[in-house]
Amino acid sequence: MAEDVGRRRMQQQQQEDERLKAAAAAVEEGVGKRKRKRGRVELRRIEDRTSRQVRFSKRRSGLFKKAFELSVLCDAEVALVVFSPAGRLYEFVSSDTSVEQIFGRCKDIPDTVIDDLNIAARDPRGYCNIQFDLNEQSAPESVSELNSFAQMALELDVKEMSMAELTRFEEIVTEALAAVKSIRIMKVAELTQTEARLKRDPQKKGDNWSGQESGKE
Amino acid sequence: MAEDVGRRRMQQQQQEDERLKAAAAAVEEGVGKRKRKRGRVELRRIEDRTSRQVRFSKRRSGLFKKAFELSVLCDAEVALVVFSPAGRLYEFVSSDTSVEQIFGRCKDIPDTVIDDLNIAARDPRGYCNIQFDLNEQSAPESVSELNSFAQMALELDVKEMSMAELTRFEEIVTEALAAVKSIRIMKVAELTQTEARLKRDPQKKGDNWSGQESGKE
DNA sequence: GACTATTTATAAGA
DNA sequence: ATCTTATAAATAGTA
Repeated sequence: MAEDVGRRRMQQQQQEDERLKAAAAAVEEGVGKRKRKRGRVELRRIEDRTSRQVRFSKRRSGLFKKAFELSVLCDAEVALVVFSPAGRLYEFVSSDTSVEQIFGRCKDIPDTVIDDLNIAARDPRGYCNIQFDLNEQSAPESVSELNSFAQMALELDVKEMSMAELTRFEEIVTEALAAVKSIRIMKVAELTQTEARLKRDPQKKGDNWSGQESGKE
Repeated sequence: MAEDVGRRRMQQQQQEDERLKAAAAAVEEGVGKRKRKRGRVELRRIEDRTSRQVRFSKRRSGLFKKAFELSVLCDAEVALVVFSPAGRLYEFVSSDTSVEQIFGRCKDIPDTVIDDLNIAARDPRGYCNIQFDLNEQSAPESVSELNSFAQMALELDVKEMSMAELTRFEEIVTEALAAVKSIRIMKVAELTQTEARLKRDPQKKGDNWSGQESGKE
C-alpha cells in the first residue's frame, strides 16, 4: 500500500465514516430528527409516509431508467419488477419476451452467491458448484461479508427492521455463517495437511465473458 | 463551480443538445477522435467488447445497489434479473419469496402501460395470496446474541482466529441466524394478519399510501 | 481495483 | 405533484 494513495482514499472514506457515525448517533439518540445534509440518506426504512412515497416515485424512476440503460448499453436482458408498499406493480423487461419467460430461465440454473448485495449469479453452462476448494480461497471476501453484517447489526435495531431489512439481514447472516464454516473448514484442512498438495487441476468455474476470469465476476 | 448556478435547466438542455450533436458529428466524421468527455455516454449499444464488459459490471453493480436501496428505503418488493450477453444470470430479490414467486404474482394482474419506457403498472386489488397463517410464538430475545456476535466480528479478525475461537464463533453465528429467522417469521405472520384484516376492513388502511395512489392514471 | 473529472441522481425546499 | 438547487452517487475514461 502506498502512503500517498492512502491519503487520497481518505477523502472518499470520509463520507463513509460520516455515514457510519451518523447512523451510530441516530441509534444512540433513538429516533433522530436531525437535519441531515441534502442528498444523504441512511439506509433504513423511511418512516414518514409522504416522504417515503416521494422517494419511492423518484427512486423507482431512477431504477427503471438504469435498468433500461443497462439493457441498451450492454445488450443485456433485464427484467425488473417492483411492488410498491401499496401493492401496485411496476415492471420492466428489456427484450420482447415476457417477464415470465425471462424468469422461467432462472429455474434450472444453480445459484452462486457473488457479493454482499444479495446478488446471485448462475452460470448456464457447465455449472459445477465447487463447495470448498481448499487450495483456493473459497471464502475470499467472506470476511467483508461478516464485517458488513456486524456493521449492520450494530447500526440497526433488529427488532425494528422492516421486512426487507430483515430479509436482507437474514441473508447476510446466512452468508456469514457459510463464510465462517468455510473458513473453519479451511483451517481444519490447513492443520491437517501441513501443505496444500491436493492440487488437482484447478478447474475453471466456467466463463462469463471471454473465458478466462479468475475470482468473482 | 458556482458560476453556472441558476442556469441548471438551461445547461441540462444544452447538455442534451451537445450529446445529440456530438453523436451526429461522430457519425458524420466516421471513427474520428471521439474523445468523449468523461461520464458521458450516448444511449446505444457499446460496440467495443471489453468496454461493454466493464460497463456491464459497473452498471450492474449500480443497478443492484439501487434496487436494494429502493427495497429498504421504501419497503418495496423488488425482483431483478439480469442476463449478461454471455448468458450469465444475476438476480436480486428483496423479500423472502423467490424470484419465481414474485413474478408469478404478475400473471393475474391486468396491465396498464404507463410510459414509453416499457413500464407497466398493475393493480393487485382483488386478489389474494395469503398463504401462511402463523401464530405468534415466543419472541426469541436472542437479539443480544446478534449484538455480541456483531461486536465479536468487528473486534476480531476472523481469519486470525484459533480453532477454538472459530468453533465458538460459528456457534454464535448459527444462533444468530436462528434468531433472525424466527424474528422474520414472526414479522411475516404479523404482516399477514394485518393484510388479512385489511382485506376485511378496507376502510382502515393507514399503513401505506394506496389510498392516494388509487386515483392515479 | 484505484483515481478523478463529469455527469446523474436525488433530498430538501419553494 | 413540479420545479429548483445543493449534495451525494454513479460512472467513463485513464494509468
